[in-house]
Amino acid sequence: MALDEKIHELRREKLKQIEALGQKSYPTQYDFTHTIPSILAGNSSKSGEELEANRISVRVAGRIMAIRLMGKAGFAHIQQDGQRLQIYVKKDAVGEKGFELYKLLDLGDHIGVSGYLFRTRTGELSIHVEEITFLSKDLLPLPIGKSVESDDGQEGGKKWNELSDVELRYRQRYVDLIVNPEVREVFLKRSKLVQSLRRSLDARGFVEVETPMMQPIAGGAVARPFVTHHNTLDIDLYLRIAPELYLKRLVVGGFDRVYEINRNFRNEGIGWRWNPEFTMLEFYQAYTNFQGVMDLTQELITQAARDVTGGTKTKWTGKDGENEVVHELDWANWQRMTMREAIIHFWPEAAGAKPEMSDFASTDSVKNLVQRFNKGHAHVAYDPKEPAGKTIAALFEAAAEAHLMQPTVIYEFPTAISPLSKQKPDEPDWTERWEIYAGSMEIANGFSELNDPEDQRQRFEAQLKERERGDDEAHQMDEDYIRALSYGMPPAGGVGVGVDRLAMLLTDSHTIRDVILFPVLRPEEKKEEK
RNA sequence: GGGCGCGUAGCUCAAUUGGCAGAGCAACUGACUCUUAAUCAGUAGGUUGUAGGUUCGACUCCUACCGCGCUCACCA
Repeated sequence: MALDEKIHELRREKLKQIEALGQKSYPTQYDFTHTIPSILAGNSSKSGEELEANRISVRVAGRIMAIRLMGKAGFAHIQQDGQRLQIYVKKDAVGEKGFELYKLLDLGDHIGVSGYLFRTRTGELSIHVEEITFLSKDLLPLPIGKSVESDDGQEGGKKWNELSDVELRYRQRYVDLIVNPEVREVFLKRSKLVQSLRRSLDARGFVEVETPMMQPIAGGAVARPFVTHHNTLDIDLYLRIAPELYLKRLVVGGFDRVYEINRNFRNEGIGWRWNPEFTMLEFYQAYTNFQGVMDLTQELITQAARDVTGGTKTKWTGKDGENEVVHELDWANWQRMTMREAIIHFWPEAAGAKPEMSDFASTDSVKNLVQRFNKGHAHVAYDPKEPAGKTIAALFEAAAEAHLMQPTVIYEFPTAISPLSKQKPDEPDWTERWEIYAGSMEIANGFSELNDPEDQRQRFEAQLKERERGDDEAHQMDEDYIRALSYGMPPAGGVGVGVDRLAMLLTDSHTIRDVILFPVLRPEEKKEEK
């Protein structure tokens, strides 16, 4: 029998003994007067004498995270909301049965205690327990271990293990959350981030809505969708890759300021920045353009950085080859440059002279740039038949993206890769579109929304040609969307913000799996029945 | 999907050229009525990811598979 099975058996046996003491094994509720955080917040500054003079009675519940038995007395630490408080259990105080119960408790059990606050001889705020109530048993051993190592020979250099098996951490996030307090912190920060975005948008009169997750045409982005099937209607539906086209239908319908924070699903690879389902904020504002929503997005993110971290500067640990490099991201200081400027600015020396603006103008000159770039560098894959704009975007990603550490707005994107954006009035090959980069990641995308139905139809048709060329991610035709635009959509700016990636940046998390509670993993292999 | 790397006790990690699979903590038994992730004495814990192969002998070498990580491609 494996160890954890043995422990499971042993603890079930203990549970029976606990019942025999008159405790319920799985009681339905516990009335408490305090929480551990409230006790710590309210009494941390009080001295032992003060606590003795004005005795404070408390009833509080928590999970046992450390327990020490010493004959006829003992200590334990109980945890609630990620915070710990010590309890002191003395046989004289809790009685025969109470102490029998204490002796049957294990690491990980939930208990409720009532008693009064005091300070131990060493000064730690603790509860002098008068009554213990059993609340729930932990039948499986928590992976709490310790190892004593002489860290750098430092005196008393104790280094406590943490649960570091990433597979177990992601598969059994509940265990990760119990054992690793900093994991809890990351998700609390993520919650604050989402709250902050909502508050900022609500304060500006935006209305939060929910649009379909299951769509007959997966539109609004360039990506491969997941397919599912509805039995009664007997139709295939796609999990949405973006809410964009539905939100703009709502702008047509008169919601001038509208937003949604919800999941998108894209059937693509998994990596440090990619999870098949991810959370996106999208918002649309009528009567403004890409400039207006660019300013607003910067404000939203600056405020979010404040709300999550208390300031506008955050640490980001990057890698330079083998070495770790700590960057300080400044969310109140935004750089802006056009895509073409960025390519020129970050043009690698090995690729010779920097491009001129005119080099982006024709298919031949763009091809020439790629050839020059590829000479000294990682290969930029491109199809000679693809539109020049698409090649320029690939060039930008290869030349510039990795260098975009500080929050930076890159604007003016090729029309060929922006089927839903308005063109620049003076340069129809370019659109009024921007993306925000930070920590070498794209985190937001916004533009002046294309609202001319005829132009939109032509853009979709151009995408269909890409599709025929073999690009199965190119946008599909959406007749109803064109019909909606035909009723007249006011001029508007729209934005999508990658919430997971923003959470990564604000918590110095280097994989998206550390900011998603249950990231997609391959299912566990089923153990053979014996 | 391609390439590279990893998988040893519940957790964190050792194991010399291929030569008896170990430690700390957790667990169990006992002692201890102010401990600090207590201390002391003792006990138990393993098909070394799985299945094959090479060998007198495999944690170690080879092959396949499973899982995870990094990376490239596709993408946000």
